[in-house]
Amino acid sequence: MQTTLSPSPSFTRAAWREARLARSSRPAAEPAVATFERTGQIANYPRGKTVIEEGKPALKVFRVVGGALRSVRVLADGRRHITQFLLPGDFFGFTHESEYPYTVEAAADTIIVHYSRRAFESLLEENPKAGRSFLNVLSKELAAAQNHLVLLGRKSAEERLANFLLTLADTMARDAKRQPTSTELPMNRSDIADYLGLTIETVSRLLTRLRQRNIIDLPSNHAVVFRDRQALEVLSQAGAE
Amino acid sequence: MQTTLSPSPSFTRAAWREARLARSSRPAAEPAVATFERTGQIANYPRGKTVIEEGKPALKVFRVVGGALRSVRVLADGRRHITQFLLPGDFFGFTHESEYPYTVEAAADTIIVHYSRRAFESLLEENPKAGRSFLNVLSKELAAAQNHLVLLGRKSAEERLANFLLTLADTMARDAKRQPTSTELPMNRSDIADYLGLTIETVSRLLTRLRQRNIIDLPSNHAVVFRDRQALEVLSQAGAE
DNA sequence: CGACCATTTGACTTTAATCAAAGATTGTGG
DNA sequence: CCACAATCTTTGATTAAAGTCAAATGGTCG
Repeated sequence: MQTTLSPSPSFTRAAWREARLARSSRPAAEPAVATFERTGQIANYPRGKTVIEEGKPALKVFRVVGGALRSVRVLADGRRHITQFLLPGDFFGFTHESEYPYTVEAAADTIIVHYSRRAFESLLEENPKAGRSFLNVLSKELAAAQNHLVLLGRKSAEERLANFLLTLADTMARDAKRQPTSTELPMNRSDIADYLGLTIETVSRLLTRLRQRNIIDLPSNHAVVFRDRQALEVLSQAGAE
Repeated sequence: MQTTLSPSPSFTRAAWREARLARSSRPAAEPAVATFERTGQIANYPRGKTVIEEGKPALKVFRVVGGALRSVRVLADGRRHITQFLLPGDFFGFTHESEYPYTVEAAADTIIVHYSRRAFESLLEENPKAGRSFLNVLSKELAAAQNHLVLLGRKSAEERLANFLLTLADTMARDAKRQPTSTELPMNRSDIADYLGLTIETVSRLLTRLRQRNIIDLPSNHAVVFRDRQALEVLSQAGAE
């Protein structure tokens, strides 16, 4: 099950696949999309601000430059679920519908670039390469969503949290060569809970427990240090097959 | 919250959106894709047969003609999750990777059309309309996956099952004008459980309970009749917002 | 400083899982 | 076509994991 290519000996092949997917799921730049990049307009959103709202006309597409956002769905009785966190490099706002199918809010102070949907659509028509690039972006998003389906459907609370911490760290350090040994947590406990299908109390208890076991350190509410990454990888049950 | 356009008075706007999404998420035919359709080769797969396998080279793309398949991911310790059921009209096997990221098995006896990946790729390059069509297909798949994330993350066992029965019925009767009053269940209890993040026992108990409350009827293990669709809609908590 | 908000911790409850066993259905070979 | 094996489904008793309710602690920002 092990491979000499793996820097972390306990990593199975499947775990590797998952880690790779997670990291590559938010590409720094698909080539043709990069061209487009220059025409966008930049904007700042403070923590808590709504960027797009479910049901409103989908007139713009966005790309995250800095900070973090949450894509939110709320049930009639108030239960909330976060379908994804949007981090630097991620696109959002693209849909086949005329209205946005979800709400996006700034989970921390955030910088975003936005483009008109019309400009985006005509780019797709004129430049098949761009269309193909974007197909890849969506295909990667879909793969990430499917990983998350498995996490929500079949993993324990502890596995979910361990998985989340590792994936977040890898994503935040997308461009880095070395595996990160710590990560910022731009979102609060409540956001993490709603992303992992847990309650805030469970998230808090699990973090405390990981700290007590010397697997992580919590220097502040918005940072995690990996003291034993390998233990975390084992707990995360990353593997398939 | 109600609208006169809704045939079912208890349906909220959000519930409608969800139902519409679910139904449209597997389009009968995106125009440019239909052209492509003719070049494919047809094949039969008996129940249980594996069509594609996680990790194997992704050389073909597929479209379901008849029957039902399951897209499966298995954790190291044997826990299984079904990320989606593939029903007539659905595509599968498309990925940006060189290998398939999931396994697909026939959940019932199935008919499939398959195309070479190369032919498919060159179609995308030559025909921007086809690319755009396929972007829509992926975008709809993504929307469906996000609905399912909310279901797994925040809905109770009963809500999940009610939701599943309604969505399945609507999808199976994609082309019908009237809302279906019954549906075939091409997959077994175990597949349903692994799709909804539950156990087979819980699925069975819930079905029995719905029958005892006269909300559904179970004329056979592979069929459901809706005796009180509205009650089922209420239980499914379809709504957002 | 003090109010407000986020986080942690504790006691208890609930939901769905697990373990176990009894029916029911399906498929197969004689 | 029947009989029996194998598989699938249902039902019951018990357990475990995570949720709920409640309160204390800690941090941040006017």
